[in-house]
Amino acid sequence: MKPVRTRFAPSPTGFLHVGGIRTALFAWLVARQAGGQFILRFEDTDKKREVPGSREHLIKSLLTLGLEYDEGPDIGGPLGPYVQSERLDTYQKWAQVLIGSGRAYADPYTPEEVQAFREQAQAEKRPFLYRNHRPENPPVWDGTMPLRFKSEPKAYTRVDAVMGELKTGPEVIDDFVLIKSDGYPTYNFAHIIDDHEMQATYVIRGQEFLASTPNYLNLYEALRFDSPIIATMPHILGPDGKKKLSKRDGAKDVLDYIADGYLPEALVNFIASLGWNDGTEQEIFTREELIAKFKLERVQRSGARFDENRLQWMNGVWIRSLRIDELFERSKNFWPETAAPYDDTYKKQVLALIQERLKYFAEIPELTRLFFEDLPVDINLINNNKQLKKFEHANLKQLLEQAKISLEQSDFSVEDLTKRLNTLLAATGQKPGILFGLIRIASTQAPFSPGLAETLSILGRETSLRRIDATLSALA
RNA sequence: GGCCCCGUCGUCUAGUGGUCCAGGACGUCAGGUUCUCAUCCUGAAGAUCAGGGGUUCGACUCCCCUCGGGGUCACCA
Repeated sequence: MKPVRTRFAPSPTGFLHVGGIRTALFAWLVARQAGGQFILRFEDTDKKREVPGSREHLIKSLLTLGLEYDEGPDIGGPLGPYVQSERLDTYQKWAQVLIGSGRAYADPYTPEEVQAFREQAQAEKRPFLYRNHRPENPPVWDGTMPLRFKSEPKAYTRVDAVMGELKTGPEVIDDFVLIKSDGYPTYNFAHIIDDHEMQATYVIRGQEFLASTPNYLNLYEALRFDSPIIATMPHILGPDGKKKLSKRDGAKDVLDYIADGYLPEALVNFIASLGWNDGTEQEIFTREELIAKFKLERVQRSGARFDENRLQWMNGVWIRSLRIDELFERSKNFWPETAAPYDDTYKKQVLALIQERLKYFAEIPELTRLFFEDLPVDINLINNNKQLKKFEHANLKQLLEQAKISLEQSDFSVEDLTKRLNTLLAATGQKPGILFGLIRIASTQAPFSPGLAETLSILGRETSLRRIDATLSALA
């Protein structure tokens, strides 16, 4: 029994969006579940498309989500290098093997000629098959022209770990390019060599490769390689539910979600739940639970739409599950500038108060402003309030003054404040909606805030009374 | 156009011939929790299981056709 080895093999052409990271996550889960290895490999055989900085970005994305790899470009490993552009001699070696066995040949046509064949096929509404133009006496391959695979078209019935049984006829098999005229291998060739050399037991990748898989099977045979287990993931769809999620349609970088204050565990949970569930009604899964319960066979065969609402809910669930110290550590970079003078103890108290209404950390400044600065008195908060608008300002002022007198004698502990507020309720004969609403608006000047007693307690006597005074003057 | 994949509430999904006039979650709406926002709780609306034919005593589940969506047919991955 060979040890399980899975890999994630992105091309360094940009950032990783949710769709891409899901493939990585599933490969990682399969490896971790089996106690095997997860490998990172860069497929940089298209020099034109390479984006500077994307290698580091890809690595950071993986590590930020906790998808640690055991072998990879930066950390090495026994079967490296893990960058395709550094493995050119390996591809040459295997190319020669194929040439030797008569299964590869030089492509003598110019790109224009091949393009003409292609257009001809298109005009006839037929799929383009290079092998229909296979040269009778190809020249000796000197490396300046493309090297093509000499396929042996046949029907295949294969089992894909997520798609199930798949059947195709010989018409989908073609002589694809192995090595380009620039000396670099194509993805089609390089990944097969690498997966073999790196002893990958699973190939988990996106649906865009489904159609070319029979070609890969044909090449495995020509090379006498065993085929790894192949698992094809459906695409994650954009908000319109049609096209696959793509960068140009606004798919966000996973690191952007981190920057907005989404927790890695929530992101992982959410991404896994797009197209996978364990068959129970459980929605929230820890990393460990995912490792224990994940099954490729239970991955949905249809594409799933990315629903940011659901992500937000799930992130809220995860935020609420954190202990306050942990939450504080995780959200350290999200405090507003006005919070700078305040100490950690104060900030933690504030954080505890807003924890249950926090969906992602970027909301912290808006939710906590009132604890760090006096907001300008906005009389409209009173004038537009459903309950308070029915009262004359003079009456409200009188009520607020009465409240102030009581609050002045408070030690501002939550217990005492609660007691006084209740006493006030009885003494004034007002509904909580009116009395509490008035005090809340006066002391916060915010459209919404945490509970009254808790808020006043944290604000403290001085700030609370100062704000109430400000409102009192405005009511004059 | 050929080939291939997919099609259950708005969304993510459960469901592998009868327990489903279809269950859960998000979202939405309504009510409750001494004020607002949120949390939490309760409830409601929401899916003729894409459509049509079969097979069967019985079909969301099996078969066929149609329609719809997607992928692929690169010296990109």
